[in-house]
Parts: sequence; C-alpha cells; structure tokens
Amino acid sequence: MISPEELLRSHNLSVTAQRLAVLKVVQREPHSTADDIYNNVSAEIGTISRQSVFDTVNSFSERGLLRRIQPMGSSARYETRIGDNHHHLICRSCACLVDIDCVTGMRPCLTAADNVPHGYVIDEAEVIFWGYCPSCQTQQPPTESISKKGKK
Amino acid sequence: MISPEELLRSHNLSVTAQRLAVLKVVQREPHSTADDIYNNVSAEIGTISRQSVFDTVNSFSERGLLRRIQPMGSSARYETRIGDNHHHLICRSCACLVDIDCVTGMRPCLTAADNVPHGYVIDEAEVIFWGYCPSCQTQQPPTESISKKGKK
DNA sequence: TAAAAATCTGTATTGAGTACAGAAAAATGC
DNA sequence: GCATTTTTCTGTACTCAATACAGATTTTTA
Repeated sequence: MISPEELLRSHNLSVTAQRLAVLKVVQREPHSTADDIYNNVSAEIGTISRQSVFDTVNSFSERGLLRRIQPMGSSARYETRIGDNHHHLICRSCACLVDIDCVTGMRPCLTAADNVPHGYVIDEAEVIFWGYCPSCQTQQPPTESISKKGKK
Repeated sequence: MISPEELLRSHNLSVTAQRLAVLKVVQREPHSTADDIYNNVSAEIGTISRQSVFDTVNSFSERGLLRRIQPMGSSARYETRIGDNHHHLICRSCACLVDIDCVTGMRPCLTAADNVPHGYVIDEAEVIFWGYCPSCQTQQPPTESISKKGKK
C-alpha cells in the first residue's frame, strides 16, 4: 500500500502536516464535512485554519485524492474511496449516509446510458439512493426535514 | 391529459395564478432555477415575489409535483418530468444539463442496489452523469469552473 | 540555505435559501 | 355573494456554506 506521503507527492503536492492529517482524518471517518475535518484535524495536530481545510479538500478533490459528495440538504462531504464507483444511500429523515457497493460491475450505471445525446462524453455516474434508515422507519417521520410528502 | 388546475386540486393545493404560472414555466423550460422561474413568471403574470417562488417550488416538490435537482456547483433546478425515472447529464465545463432516458426499465438503478444494508428501504435512485457536452469538447477547458483536473 | 509553496490570521463577501410578521389580495366553502 | 381561510406581497434579517483577499509567518523543497 502506498504511503500518504507518496500519494501526495505523486499528485504534485508538497507534504505537510495539515494535508497528511486531513487525509488521515477523512480515511478514518468517511463522509466528513469540512467542519468535521476542521475539528478532527485540530484534535490531531493542534490547529488548522478553516481556510486551509477548504483549500486542502478543494485541491484534493480537484486532483482526485478525495471524492466530494454534495447531497441536497446538507453540506459537502468528503471520502477517500475513489475510483471504485460505489454509491451512497441517504436517509431522507435523518440525513445519515452509508456506502453501497454497486453489483453491476465497475462502471455500473454508465451502461444504462446508451441513449446519450450525440456528441456528449460521459466519464462518471454519480448515484444517490434515497430512502429511510432502520431507525427512521420505526418512528414517525420527524418534523419533515428533507423528506418528501406524498411518496409511497 | 389532466389540467393544471386539477393537478393542483388533486394535491390539495388551491389554484392560484402564481402556482399555475410556475407550473407552466417549468413545464416549458425544464431545469429552471428559482431565479429563472422568478423571471419568467414575472414576464408571464406581471409579478411574483421571490418568496412565493421558493414557497411554491418547495411545496410542489414536497408533494411530488416538481422534481428538484441540485447538482453540486449550481443552484437547485426544477422540472415537471417526475416518476419516469429519467436521469441527467451535466457538462463539467459549462454546467449545461440534459435529460437522459434510462434504458434499463422503470426503476433502473434500484436493481443495482441488491446489497443494501439490512433494514434500509430505498425509494428513489438519483443518477447524475458527468461529462462534457459537444461544444465543450472541441475547445480547451475554460477557466476551470466545475471541472476536475487530472481526470482522463 | 535560498526560493517557492503552504499556512495562518482576520476580515469581508457572495449566493442560496430560510424566517418572520403584518397587510393585502385571492380562492374556497357555504 | 359573503365569510373564512389560504395565499401572496413587502420588507427586512439571518443562516450556512463556501470563497476571496492580503500581508505575515512558517514549512518544504530544490
């Protein structure tokens, strides 16, 4: 397994304590928000500025080191699982997020896009499943946070 | 075909000029933003307040009259094609958005989610394809708006 | 060790959307 | 047609996420 330092260097990024810590924290806690990262990295290496967090996650996701997920209704989340084309399931009620491995091969839903308009090139399929997590099914839907009414 | 008035009434919404105009405008121009709607409805019926636009699109999407799409990097968009489970293709460069009909049946990518964690219930699969539109392929990627660097 | 890159501090701004409250207008039920 | 209810309008304020900038400082790299 490639070391975090090598990972940074191979993407033309100099190795700093902040970047290593961000990487480590997101690896440990996938689906972290920028704020989560700020808090955890602070605990890890003493201090980091919010700006640096944003700078870091931005340059990381631009370069493909992090994957950014931005489901509607919540702030952006980041994860280190990239390239394996897994998907996400978000609970409409409590907004919790879990990974879902896609069973239809490596580039799953791209095959579903045979009728792409002429001239377009697709390089990624982003899939978000919406539903309800176990604990939110048993109780009444709370004060209607992200949920849609009128759906079965 | 059901009339817009009936559509509103059947969802327990009283019929108002604003709501009819929002419906009409979004039908005519799918993938409209709240701002687009505000402008077009203003042209249509003289005036509408921004708050009413937000109120309207929110109650509409809560009730399933409108579908809300919220791709990262741009503001929420609304469309009237609901329930047919089509998907969207967004250009990384110019952020334009087109519909894509899914070829794998009515609830396409739900079948790809066989390994759902126990206890979860899924009711919708939201799929966004990312790529490049014809005109953005021929030219150099512009000043790096939403695009990811370092991707083939 | 020098040059370049990254970070920090601090402040400010943008953009999207929400909140609220009172007044006015319109739609609905009878 | 009238009363009640719902919706809309006006206007202002606020939140939250993210970005921008600028100068000083620190750290990395060559």
